Amino acid sequence: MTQSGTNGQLKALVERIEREEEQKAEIAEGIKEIYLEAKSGGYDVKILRKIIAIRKKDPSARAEEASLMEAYMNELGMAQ
Amino acid sequence: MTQSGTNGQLKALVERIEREEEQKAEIAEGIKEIYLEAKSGGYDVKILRKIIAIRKKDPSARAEEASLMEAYMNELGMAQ
Amino acid sequence: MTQSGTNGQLKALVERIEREEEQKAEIAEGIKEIYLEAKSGGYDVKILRKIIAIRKKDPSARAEEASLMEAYMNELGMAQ
Amino acid sequence: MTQSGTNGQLKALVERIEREEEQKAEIAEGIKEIYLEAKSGGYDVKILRKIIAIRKKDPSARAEEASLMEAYMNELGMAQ
DNA sequence: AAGGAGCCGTTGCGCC
DNA sequence: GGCGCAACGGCTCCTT
Repeated sequence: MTQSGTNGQLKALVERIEREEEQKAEIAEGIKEIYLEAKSGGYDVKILRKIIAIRKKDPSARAEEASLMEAYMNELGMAQ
Repeated sequence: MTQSGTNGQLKALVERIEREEEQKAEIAEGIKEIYLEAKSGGYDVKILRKIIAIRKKDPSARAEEASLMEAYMNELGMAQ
Repeated sequence: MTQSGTNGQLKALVERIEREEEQKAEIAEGIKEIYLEAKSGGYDVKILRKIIAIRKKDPSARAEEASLMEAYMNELGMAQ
Repeated sequence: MTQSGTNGQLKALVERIEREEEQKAEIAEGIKEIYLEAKSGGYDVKILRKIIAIRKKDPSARAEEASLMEAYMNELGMAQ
């Protein structure tokens, strides 16, 4: 780590970060509302989140993972 | 929890969420870049994050907290 | 919240907590080692963690969850 | 990642992990009880947790961190 | 019922 | 390129 800046750029950096954080928080709020909407529509929010997460992964990675899961569960005598 | 919707609103909800998530990710990327910038300016990113966190709390809550911290540390014989 | 204790019980409480935390950390270390062992045996640690998590849930909850997942994925036209 | 083991060691590994996890959970339960005890004694649990966290860090690291915090807050015109 | 705090698992990053 | 650490997001419990 080098020397700390002394020319007052810190304040500018902090304010830029706070502005972006604010925007991020607004978006997050919007997302939360959509989940609430889904909930009123009868959807299970927790499962919905899992679905979203799955869709983020590329299909082959996902398939690989599912296949490993199944193999391990078999080896343990668990029902899938 | 009521019955699950069956009229295809699920797809719309999922896509709205994904769109918002995308935007959120872009903002997060921007924030990360500002931190990198700060780092090149010689600032300690970890400390910077703490500063940002502190500024999010309102001042009176912060003062109360600091005072309690001090009291407990005294009671434990710790240097502040 | 009532008044803060002043008769030095704080130190005793803190030390008891720290002792327990220490033990917890040792156990966590042991767990980590078992995962490493599993890894050397050719197992995928990430998947293994998921298996452990699944086993923690009771079977009916697990079945319910899986069935919902499948339903939603169908509704979205995703391959399972 | 190499080939998955096929000689049934998986079950043994899983059970060892679950046993250790169980012990860890018991300790965690004990810690929670001590915090409750502290709370009935009039201590603020959240602050108490911060104290414990601070004590985990070695003193010089802590001093360095505190000094940086102060410097940044000065540069931002914040009261400490 | 809603929000906050702690905990856990995951991911990304820097170090070695 | 593996390892450990720190930030992040999600889940749960508890409080209000």
